[in-house]
Amino acid sequence: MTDVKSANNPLFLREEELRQAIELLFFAYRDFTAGPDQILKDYNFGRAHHRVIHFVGRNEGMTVSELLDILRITKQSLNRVLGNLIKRGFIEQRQGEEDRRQRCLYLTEEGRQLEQKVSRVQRDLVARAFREAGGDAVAGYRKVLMGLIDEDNRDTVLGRVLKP
Amino acid sequence: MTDVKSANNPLFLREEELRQAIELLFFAYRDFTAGPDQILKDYNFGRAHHRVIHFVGRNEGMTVSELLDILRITKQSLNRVLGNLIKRGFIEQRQGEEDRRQRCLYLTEEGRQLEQKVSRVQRDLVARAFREAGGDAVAGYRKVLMGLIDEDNRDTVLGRVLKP
DNA sequence: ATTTTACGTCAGTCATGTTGACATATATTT
DNA sequence: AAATATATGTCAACATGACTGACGTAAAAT
Repeated sequence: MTDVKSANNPLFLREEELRQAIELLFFAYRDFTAGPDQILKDYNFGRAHHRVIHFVGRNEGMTVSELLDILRITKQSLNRVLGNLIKRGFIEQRQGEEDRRQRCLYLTEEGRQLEQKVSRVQRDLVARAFREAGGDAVAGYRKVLMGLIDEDNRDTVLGRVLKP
Repeated sequence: MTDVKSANNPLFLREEELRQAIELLFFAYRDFTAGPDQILKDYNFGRAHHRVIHFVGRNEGMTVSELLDILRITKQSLNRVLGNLIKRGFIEQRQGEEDRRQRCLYLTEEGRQLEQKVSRVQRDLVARAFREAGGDAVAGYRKVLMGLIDEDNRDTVLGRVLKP
């Protein structure tokens, strides 16, 4: 941040720093998803299935609309993936009790096992990175990522993430 | 980290914390790519084109192999995207001087303009998040993301990211 | 002279996203 | 009670970006 170059041209390093941050996110995300992708291939599932299993596992009884809202995809896209997971017995639907139009989503026992298996890989990766980086770094990581989330629904999203 | 729950079950909070970190990355990445995606749609380009333009812009004269190595996709996949960008005049190839089998990649003037336009959105987003989070947080962000990068080629990747 | 490397290309497939139209059951509003 | 709105499902067509496998060509390395 204080450097010969930045003394001459204060914008230079800043831009370079931002570029690095962007690439870092790209590479980290790439490797972060590689583990789950690998496991899911054995089930003929993809990343889309993973996301569904993950969010349903974390929000048992959530409705289809809520899931659509999180994933930001069309219901047609979701339905192919979700239908698949239901047909193959990883997720089950129950009619909403208050509003019987709703379909509430739950993991089956099989679904829970898959969720655990896949998320373990990812959690182990993150855990190692956290351990190596230390507590302060983790706090910074969280702070920055929160800031990257779309301001317009940041509260909603963070509410969901930090939920419990 | 020190809490009623974690006193009873030290694994609980840890797992929850990791889960949050994972979702945070998911949401941040989603919103981080939304801006560029939006702009690129006007050109009938997608995220794949963006990545190519980004990395070629950052590594002028890089070869096709190097690009393949970064993106981790097949040459057939790359070729559709790359061929498209070349045909439409955003990227040009020149035969390697030392090794004339190589095709070295460069942005055209038009390509550079698009790269700037798209990356500005992303840089602005990251810049705001960095400013709001503060320098220490940024250091932590970098530390953690570096730790998420696949250990086996971490040095290679970081070498590229931190290159200049 | 042979083999390896860097790149390109044809052809087919799959996963995951999109739009648009329409159907059905249940809630809500008038 | 009738009309409207909402939650969900479904059919069909299409785009993007990944994949595999096979084959070709030019240049470099052995």
